[in-house]
Amino acid sequence: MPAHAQTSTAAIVAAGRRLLEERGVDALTMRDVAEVVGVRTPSLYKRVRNRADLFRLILTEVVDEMSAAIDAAANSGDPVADLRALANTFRRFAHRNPVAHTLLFTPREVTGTPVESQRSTATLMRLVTELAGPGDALPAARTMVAWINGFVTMELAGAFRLGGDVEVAWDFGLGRLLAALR
Amino acid sequence: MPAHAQTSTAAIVAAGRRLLEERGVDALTMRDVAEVVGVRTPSLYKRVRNRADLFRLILTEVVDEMSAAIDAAANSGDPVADLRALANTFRRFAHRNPVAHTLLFTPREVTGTPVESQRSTATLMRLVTELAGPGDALPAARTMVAWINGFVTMELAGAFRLGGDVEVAWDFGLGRLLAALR
DNA sequence: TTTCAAGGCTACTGATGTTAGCCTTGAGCA
DNA sequence: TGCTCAAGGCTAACATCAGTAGCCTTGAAA
Repeated sequence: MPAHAQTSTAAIVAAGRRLLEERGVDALTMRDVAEVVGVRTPSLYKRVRNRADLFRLILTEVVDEMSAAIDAAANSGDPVADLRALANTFRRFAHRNPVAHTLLFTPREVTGTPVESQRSTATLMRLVTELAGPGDALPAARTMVAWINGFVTMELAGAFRLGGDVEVAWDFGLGRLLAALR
Repeated sequence: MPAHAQTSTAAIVAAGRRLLEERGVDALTMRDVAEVVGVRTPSLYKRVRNRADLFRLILTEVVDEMSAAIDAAANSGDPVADLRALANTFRRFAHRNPVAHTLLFTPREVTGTPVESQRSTATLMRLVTELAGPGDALPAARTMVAWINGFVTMELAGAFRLGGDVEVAWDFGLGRLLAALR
């Protein structure tokens, strides 16, 4: 490593991630990232292929963090309690990383940024298999994750506009769904 | 109307909508829209305030179309059958307008494009009230729409990667959910 | 016949992503 | 101890966008 490295891929990803959440997708410019990490714009391209690649790196980091949080939360042994913990952890994580979460579940055709996330499904599949039995595990897991993600997405999008208590709706839906999958 | 109008707001919105679905969000440029409607780029700004405004117009049209399709499909009188029709119509519409659908449920912070859609909730609320009773109507409607939208969103995002039959999962989830809300 | 504004247009500005190609630095080898 | 060389900075430049300024043509109405 000849000259002093003034930044790193990790620093670039961290800066990008912060800017993404603070200012939104469009405001995440290579110029601003460069400024945050203390370097000129073209120097970023020594570490990151292009802007889409930066998004990919950011979202991969987010997915890994989310998976870890879920795995840590859902380990009581009781599938119902653990599925509740999984759902609540997913939701809390999305609330703390709203922009990144939205991007995670946005098609590549829209963002141009694919993200891999195989890892995070293992825990869900295990819990749902315990709850619904192996025969219905896959459709049950899809039902569960569709509801969780749909609820959080709409909530973040401000799509619940009819008033009422959103927390009540969350608990209502989660309870009914877990009962329905048993 | 002095000179021959060579285009119209409707033509611009139609062209934009087509380009949006065919090539994705980023590829929807004012230049391409102008070319399609047979005019130079700056002339678009006589009809449309800016690119965000064009998105708003497109998405408003999409929402109205979707609401109309749902209202037309869900009128048998039986709330369960009508909720099934509502869900299936929503899904079919999303499959035909995947990019627009994704944008519809993406937060303003991400797209910078707010869309109003009060109208489409009336039918859902009526059906869910019949099914679940007035006390649980709001949380039940939110549970329903969260699942529908979540399923479709993940499907479009290519997030169901574990194989299996997605149609089976859709029917499974819809059936269980309707039973759970009764 | 004159007016006048709607609705075209060209020319331009400012952001932004990205590439080309140069220069400095310092770790490791001769 | 001095030389090499590539990692990792940098400036300069380009292409592509959205959007603005300001002009010109047209044709309907006075």
